[in-house]
Amino acid sequence: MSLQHALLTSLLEKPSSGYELARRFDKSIGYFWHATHQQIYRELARMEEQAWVKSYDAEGGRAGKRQFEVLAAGKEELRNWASQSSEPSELRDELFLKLRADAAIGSLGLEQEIARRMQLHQERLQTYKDIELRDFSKPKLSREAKIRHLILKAGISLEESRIAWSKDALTTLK
Amino acid sequence: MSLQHALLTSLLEKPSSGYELARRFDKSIGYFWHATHQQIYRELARMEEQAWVKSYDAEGGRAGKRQFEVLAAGKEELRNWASQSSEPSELRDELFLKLRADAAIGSLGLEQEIARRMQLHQERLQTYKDIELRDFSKPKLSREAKIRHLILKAGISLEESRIAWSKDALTTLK
DNA sequence: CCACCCATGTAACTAGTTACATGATTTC
DNA sequence: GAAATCATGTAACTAGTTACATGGGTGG
Repeated sequence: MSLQHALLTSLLEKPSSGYELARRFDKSIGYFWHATHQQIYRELARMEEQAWVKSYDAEGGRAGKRQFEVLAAGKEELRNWASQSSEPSELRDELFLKLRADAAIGSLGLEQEIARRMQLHQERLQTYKDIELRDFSKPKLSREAKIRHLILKAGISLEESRIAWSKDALTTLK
Repeated sequence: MSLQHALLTSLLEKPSSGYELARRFDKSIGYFWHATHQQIYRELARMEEQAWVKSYDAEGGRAGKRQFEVLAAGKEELRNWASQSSEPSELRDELFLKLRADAAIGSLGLEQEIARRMQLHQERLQTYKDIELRDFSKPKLSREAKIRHLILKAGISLEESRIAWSKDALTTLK
């Protein structure tokens, strides 16, 4: 159950409330592992049952706000999980299914959709490059920063390859 | 529900039994949209209820073997679904979560895992390139072949970019 | 005082995975 | 006659999505 481990990591970086985690997931980790607030609250509750995390009323915040932090068992679990191997994910993109459908039943005008996506990928690429410039352009980076940069670069090359593919696809389909 | 539409496409290409679909999903569509036989049988049953497909006892095959084919309503549904836009998928790779965990709690020896994956990606790339050479190296391809080639090329460039990324990651982590 | 954001949750559903089960036919 | 493959399914579970619900605090 990877979301739990994503949350553990995020909580180690900074103890937070469920709401804050949900907000932070919109950026950083959320770029490659999206989760809704409902899911996050559920997993936090489960992890508290398993004693991987503990929570207490946040003093500075509003009424009802709960702050979570990772317990030793949670850290151990994270270490354990992270050192096991796992399979790379598939592409699993509906667009490919739609292309196959197009091939099977005749032209469906997918060019529009591909063009729309190409633009979207260009925007994302720009966002990632802005982050890169802002956070990782210094000559000496800490180990942590280098690793984050690595993840960002995976995103950048994915977007670049999608843009190139889109161009190819538009040429082929026109 | 994309699996249903993947099955409709596959059945349009060739009417088949659930078993045959499951086998075919191991190749072709399965490269980017994996499904188990349990899921396939369930979705076929649902589509029959909705009258998107019909089935009958296969004459040539063994006892109990059911052949499925797409009805007009199913084809209409597929056309409709395929012409709607959809969002590109995330990366959602556990490895990135593990890298973040490594950054948060200290070195976990992920180099091994990255090296293992790099080899895996190289093997996949080779498989894809073999298919490309076998099926798409003729100068004149049909529209259908061109589209299939396009999908394959997406796989090729994904694997290439993963291999390049792995090299970078190994250099950074060492 | 109204809109917006902070903050937490429940409920119902859909999609995907894992484990188990059964029997027929072909091949060695 | 045993093993492998063909062929279909049920059941239980896990993960993720969508819809609904509630109330407090802040800024205009």
